[in-house]
Amino acid sequence: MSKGKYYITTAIAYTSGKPHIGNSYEIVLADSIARFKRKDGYDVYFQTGTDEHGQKIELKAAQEGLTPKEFVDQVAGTIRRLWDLMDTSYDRFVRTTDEAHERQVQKIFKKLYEQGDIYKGSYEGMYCTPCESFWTESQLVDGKCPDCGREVKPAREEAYFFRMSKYADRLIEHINSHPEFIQPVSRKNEMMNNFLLPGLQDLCVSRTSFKWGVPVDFDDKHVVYVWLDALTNYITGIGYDCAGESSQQYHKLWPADLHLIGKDIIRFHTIYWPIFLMALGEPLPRQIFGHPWLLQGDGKMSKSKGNVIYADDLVDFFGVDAVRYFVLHEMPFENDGTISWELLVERINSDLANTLGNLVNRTISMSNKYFGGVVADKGCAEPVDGELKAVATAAYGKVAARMEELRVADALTEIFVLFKRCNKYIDETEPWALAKSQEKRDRLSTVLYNLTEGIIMGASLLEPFMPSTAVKIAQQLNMELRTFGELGSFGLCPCGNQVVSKPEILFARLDAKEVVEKAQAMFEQRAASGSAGQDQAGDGAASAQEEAGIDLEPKAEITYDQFDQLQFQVGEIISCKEVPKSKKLLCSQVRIGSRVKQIVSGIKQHYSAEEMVGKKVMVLVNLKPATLAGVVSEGMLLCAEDKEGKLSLLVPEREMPSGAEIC
RNA sequence: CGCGGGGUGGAGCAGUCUGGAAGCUCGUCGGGCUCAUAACCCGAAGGUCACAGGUUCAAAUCCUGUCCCCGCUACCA
Repeated sequence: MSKGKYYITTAIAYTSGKPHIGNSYEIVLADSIARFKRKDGYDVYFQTGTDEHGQKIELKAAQEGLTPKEFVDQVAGTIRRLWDLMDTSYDRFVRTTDEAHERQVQKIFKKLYEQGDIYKGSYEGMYCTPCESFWTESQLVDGKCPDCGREVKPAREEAYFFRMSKYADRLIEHINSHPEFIQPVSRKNEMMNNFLLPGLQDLCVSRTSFKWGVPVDFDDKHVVYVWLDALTNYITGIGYDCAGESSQQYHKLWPADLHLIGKDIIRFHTIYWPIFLMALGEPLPRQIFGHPWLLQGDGKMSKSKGNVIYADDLVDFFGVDAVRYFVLHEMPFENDGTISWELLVERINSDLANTLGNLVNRTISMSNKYFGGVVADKGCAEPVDGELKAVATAAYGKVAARMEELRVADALTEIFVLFKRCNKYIDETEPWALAKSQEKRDRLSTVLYNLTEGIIMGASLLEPFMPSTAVKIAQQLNMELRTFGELGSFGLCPCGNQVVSKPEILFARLDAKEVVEKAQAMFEQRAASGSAGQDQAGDGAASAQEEAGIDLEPKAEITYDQFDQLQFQVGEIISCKEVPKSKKLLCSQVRIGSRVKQIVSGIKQHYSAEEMVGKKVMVLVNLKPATLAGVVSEGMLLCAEDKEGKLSLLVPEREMPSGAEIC
C-alpha cells in the first residue's frame, strides 16, 4: 500500500551553542512534512543531526576548559533534547563525530583524490605571522592585517581543492531541466546568476590551521574542511560506502527526496553537494528547499541583552503544540517571518483557543447537555448540512495540494477553514433552539453528529502538525483519528458513540500583557545570571545577584616594561564630528598638551558629536595611526563597556590639564 | 562602503515571476446569539500598494531614479 519511500533531511545543526527558536523552526518544519508524508502513505525516513567539527568549536571548547569531544557531546545532547522536546519524529540523529561517518569521509576524500577531482594546491593570500591568519587583498585595511594592523606578507598554505569547474556544465543542465530542484524558485536564479554562470571557483576542502576535524588519512597535516564532512552525512547516515559496499538501506533511500535547509546554505546544497555526488557517481537529491528565517520582532536578538528566545522557553510558556503551530503557521514561504511574545499570544488566542479549542469544548458540552454524551446520526439531514460536508470532505485534497508545494503555513490555514466552518454551522443550526422542542430532537442529534464528524476529520488532518493535540481531541470524542484515505467520506463515526462527560480545555486564553511581563522577568533574571544560562538551559536560574560583575577571559600576564611602552595622557576634545557614511564612528580633534591629534572612535551610538566637545578624556597616545572608513586616526579614546555593549568614556576624577600623563 | 532582503488599511502577511476590478488573518466599530474558553456568527469602517518619472488601452505588478528599514560585512585603534 506504500506510495514509495520518502527520504527527508534537515541540515545538521552546528554544535557551537544552543540553537534559538529560529534554528529550531527547521526541525519542526521537517517533522510536519515527514509526519504528513508518513500518514499519506509514504515510507518515510527522516534524518537530522549535528555538525561537530571546526575551528570555532575547537576554540569554544578550549574557552570552557573542555576537550572538543566533551564540548560537542554536551551541545549535541542539548540539541537532541530540544528536538525531542519539540516532539519531532526523526528516525536517525547523525553526528559528524560518529566513527562510521568519519571513516567514510576519509574514504570519500581519498577516492576523490585518486580519481583526480581533489588535487593538492595552495591557498594563497596575505599572511600575518603574529595572528597566524590568512587574509585576502580585499580584507586588508590599508594593506595591513585587519586584526592587528601589522605588516602582512604574501604566503601560501598547502591545501586540497576540489575541481568544481569540471562538473559545472552538467549541474547547470540539471538545474535547468529540473525546475523543482531548487525551491523556492527565486533562489534558483540567485544561484545561477551569482555562482554558476560567472564560473565556479575550485573549493578548498582541507585545512591545516586547526586539528578538530576528520584527518586526511594519507596526509595527516590536513583535516577535511567542513562541506565535504558535513554534507556527506546525508549519505553516510544511511549506510553509503564509496567502495561499493553501500547498505540495503542506502539503495532503498537514496536519492533523498527533500533536503530542508536554511536559505543561508543554499549555495552549498545546490552547487557543491550535487557536484560531490556527481563525482561519486551517485544520483542527485530530488529537491532542495531553502526556507526563510524566523526573526525576532521585538528588538534585536542578542545574547548580551539576554532576550534570545529558545524553543524550550516557549514550550514552558505555551506548550509544544502551540509553539509548533506558531512557527509553522507564521512563516511566510519566501520572506523571513517574525516572532514576538505578542504575536504568539495573539495567534494562540485567536486560532487555538477561540476557533479550535472552543469549538471542541462547546460541541462536547452540547452532546452532554442534550444527549448525555451520546452522539448519533438520526438521519435528519437538511440542506445546510451539505456545505459543512463539502468543506470537510474537500479538506484533505486542499491540504495535500499545499503540502505538495511545501506551503505548510497555507496547509494549516486550510485545516482551520474546516474548523471555522464548523463554528459557523453551529450558528446556522442553532442547537440550543432545536433543544427547546421535542420534535426537533432527532434533528439536534444529527447536527451534533455532523459537528463531531467535522471535528474529528479536522483533527486527523491536524495530526502531522500538532500530534498531541490531535490525539487529545480524539480522546475527548472517544474516537480514533482517521487515516487520510478515510477523509473523503463523511459519516464514518459509529452512532451511539459516547464522548467524555467533561471536556478538557485544549488551549487556555492568555493575557498578552502578563505573558510579556513574565518573559521580561525571565530575561532579566537570565541577563543577571550571566551568559551561562544561555548555552545550558536553566543553569543560570539559581544565581540572582543584585548587580552582576563582569568577568573576562584573563589575558596573559605582561611585564612592567611592556606596560611602560603604552603612553596614556589626558586629552581635551576641542571639536568632534560624525564620520560620513559610517554607522559607528565619531572623529574628534583632541588637544594633548600643545599638540592636536585626530582620533576616530566607534562611539556614535553612545555619544553625540556635540556632547563630546569639551570633555577631558583618557587617550592612548602612541598607538600606531590607522585609517578607519577612510579617516586617519592617531590614537584611541579609552572607554568602559558593559554587557550590553554600552560605552562610557573614562575621564579624570579631578580637574587635570590637557596632556597630563596617566600612569 | 560592499552584498542581500524588504517598504501593500492599526499589526502580521499574500498578491509582483506570467500587467487587467486591492486580498487574508488579527485588531477596531456596529449588529446577532447564548451551547462554549467575554468564546461563536454576520456586517462595516480603514490602503494615492514608500516616493518621483517612464512604458502601456491598462501598473502593487515591467523599466529608470530617489528615500527609508532590516540582515551580513568592513569599519569598533
